[in-house]
Amino acid sequence: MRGVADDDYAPPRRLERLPSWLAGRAAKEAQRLVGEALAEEGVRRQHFAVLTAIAEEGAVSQAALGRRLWIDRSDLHAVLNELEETGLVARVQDENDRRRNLVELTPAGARALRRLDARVETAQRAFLQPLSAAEGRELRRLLSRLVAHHTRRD
Amino acid sequence: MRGVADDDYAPPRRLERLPSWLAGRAAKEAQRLVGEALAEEGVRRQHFAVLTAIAEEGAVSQAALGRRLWIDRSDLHAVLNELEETGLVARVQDENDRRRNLVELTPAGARALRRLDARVETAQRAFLQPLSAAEGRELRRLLSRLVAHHTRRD
DNA sequence: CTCATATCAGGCTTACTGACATCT
DNA sequence: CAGATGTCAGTAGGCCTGATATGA
Repeated sequence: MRGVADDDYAPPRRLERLPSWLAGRAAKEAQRLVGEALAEEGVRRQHFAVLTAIAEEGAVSQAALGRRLWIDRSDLHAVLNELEETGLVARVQDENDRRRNLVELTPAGARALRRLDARVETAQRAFLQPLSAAEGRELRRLLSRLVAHHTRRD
Repeated sequence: MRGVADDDYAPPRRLERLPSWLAGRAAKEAQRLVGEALAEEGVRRQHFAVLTAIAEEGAVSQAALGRRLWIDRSDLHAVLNELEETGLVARVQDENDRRRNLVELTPAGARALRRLDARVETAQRAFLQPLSAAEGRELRRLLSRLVAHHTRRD
């Protein structure tokens, strides 16, 4: 008959109208771009998030990290194991609260983060490419409002 | 010490600035809302997408369905099995091309879709609640542009 | 021969749930 | 005691890769 035309990939209009569907598709694409950029340095998105958080706040407990990053403490445990094995972070016992591990960035972790940051920025530009600068800012503003709203009242 | 304050959930600023992070968080929330709404009728998001596509286009082959919905053919197979078991869709052999199954909506499927549609619409409103109507339209416009751009050149 | 289709088996990442021992 | 923390086991959905048999 005929091959696979472009039209074959057009989603149903009812779905295309749904903000939830659009957000899902856009987010998937963004995470693919970021994920591929990070993979070139051998890490995943959650690793990058953890490194960023520690760089910004200094040593923090695992539980606090998980809350800030919305990563389950169970999954965070595995991510930290990997980061510790590759020498990017270190866990040290909190003397004031012996339940806690304080997670801190190693020098190698700080160096890796600089490289990762650059790659992630490039991925952002690729993601927003079809939009003007003003539209990109507007998108960020609208998404921030949504995220803030749905975060407060968990 | 102290309990878990609201502030504990504030993500690192560097992440909060990233469109990809914001899109991911927003999409996750949207899909949670939609997913919970659909779960009340015993289906998942992919089931809803399949029903919507068939309702809009009539009977289609499985491969065409998968392309339109960006659902992997492997997963689609499982989804169709479930929809067929619950009697919402039917697979019939295509007489013109005996490789193909044409998937069509049953009367029960059409009824279920009407209920699901209403629930999904409610979820959309909950998702966009913090935005004005104009802002909601703008968000949809921007997301559509992104999705269209990243879809064309797969 | 090639290509598409439907099917089947499996892997991987993310998200989440429940349980547990330890400590505040 | 209740509550927080870190750890561990297991489940499930979504995404993806291969391999195969059938037919256009």
